[in-house]
Amino acid sequence: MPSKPSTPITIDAVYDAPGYLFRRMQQIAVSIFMEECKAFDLTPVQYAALIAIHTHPGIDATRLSAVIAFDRSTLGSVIERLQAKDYIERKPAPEDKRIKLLYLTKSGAAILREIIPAVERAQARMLEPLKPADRKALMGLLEQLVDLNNEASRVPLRAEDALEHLGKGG
Amino acid sequence: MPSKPSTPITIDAVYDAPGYLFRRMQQIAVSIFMEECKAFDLTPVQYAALIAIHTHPGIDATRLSAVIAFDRSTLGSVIERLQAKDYIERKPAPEDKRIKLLYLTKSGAAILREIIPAVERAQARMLEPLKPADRKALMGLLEQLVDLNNEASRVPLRAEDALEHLGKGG
DNA sequence: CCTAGATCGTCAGTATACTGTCAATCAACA
DNA sequence: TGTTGATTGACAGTATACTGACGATCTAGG
Repeated sequence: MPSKPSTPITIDAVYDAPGYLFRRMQQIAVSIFMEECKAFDLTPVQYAALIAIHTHPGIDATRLSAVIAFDRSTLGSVIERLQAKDYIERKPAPEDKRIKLLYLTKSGAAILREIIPAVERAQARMLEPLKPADRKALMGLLEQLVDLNNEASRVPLRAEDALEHLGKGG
Repeated sequence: MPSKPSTPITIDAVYDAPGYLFRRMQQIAVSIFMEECKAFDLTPVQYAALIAIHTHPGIDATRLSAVIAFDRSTLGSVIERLQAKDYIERKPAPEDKRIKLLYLTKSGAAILREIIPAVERAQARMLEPLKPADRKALMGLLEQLVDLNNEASRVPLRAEDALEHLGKGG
């Protein structure tokens, strides 16, 4: 394509935009996840929250939002729904009356074990149309890009390591 | 990685999942878009709808949803907001009382011209952390994947070509 | 002790997304 | 022509997302 003095407005201004592709791919990913996991009545977000609570028992909501990079406000209702389904429970923290500690219930631990094969099928299906080498290449580039753009997101990811010094000190 | 008899539940079950990376990247993309375009009070979805209406004057809502692959229900409120901002207008179709034809207003055409540089800055910023060759590689793979997964999404993309025979025949 | 600033969970408001449903309308066919 | 089936826009209900604000609470400094 020759360089153009001013951009002509075509529908390709949408189709070729990275942001549009990211949106489409996210919607496809959610669609596949829900299809594979429809027996479990669990959304991708709820699944991620359960995993994070499983690996960080007693975490509070704000730190949970940093660990999985989800919005703090949104997470409130996610937690509510998980609690309503009896997959998690909230206990007041004795040393800080503001926070509530999150724990998996027996039900929560059980459904997590059961849903994982379905989630893995879903994740595999998302990339299935690509050749194995291309899958690796795409995931590698995407991991890099997400990591390098971390601070550009509203809720930057703060991995476990970054939380060690915050609340677990005792 | 050696093959494991059963999957240990770690936080990497979230971080390494393609679906999680797609979600994060989408959120980062929206965040960058809104930052670059904050002077225009236009969301990514509203921008895409305006472009599509510009390139398909007189399109109806259902076909618009196919052209940009957005959910038909969601699009209803998007159109309402664009109309409230006086960027588009809806006219009843004389030959079919069910549908309403969508057109850009002068305001809509104007803001589209004005916002495009900001959108292009946003799109460039999303990929900026990668080397130019990697940007091309990532976009190429993602285009392939979205295209090959088209039917897996709730609202498959039906490009302009596929619409020619539907409503434009006169 | 007391106050200034930070943090926590929560809430209101807005904007996607998707499911399922509905009345109005149209198209096709007997 | 009359009925069946499909389509259109609209709506209700649920679930992310984000902004901005709030009271309750904690922490630091004086």
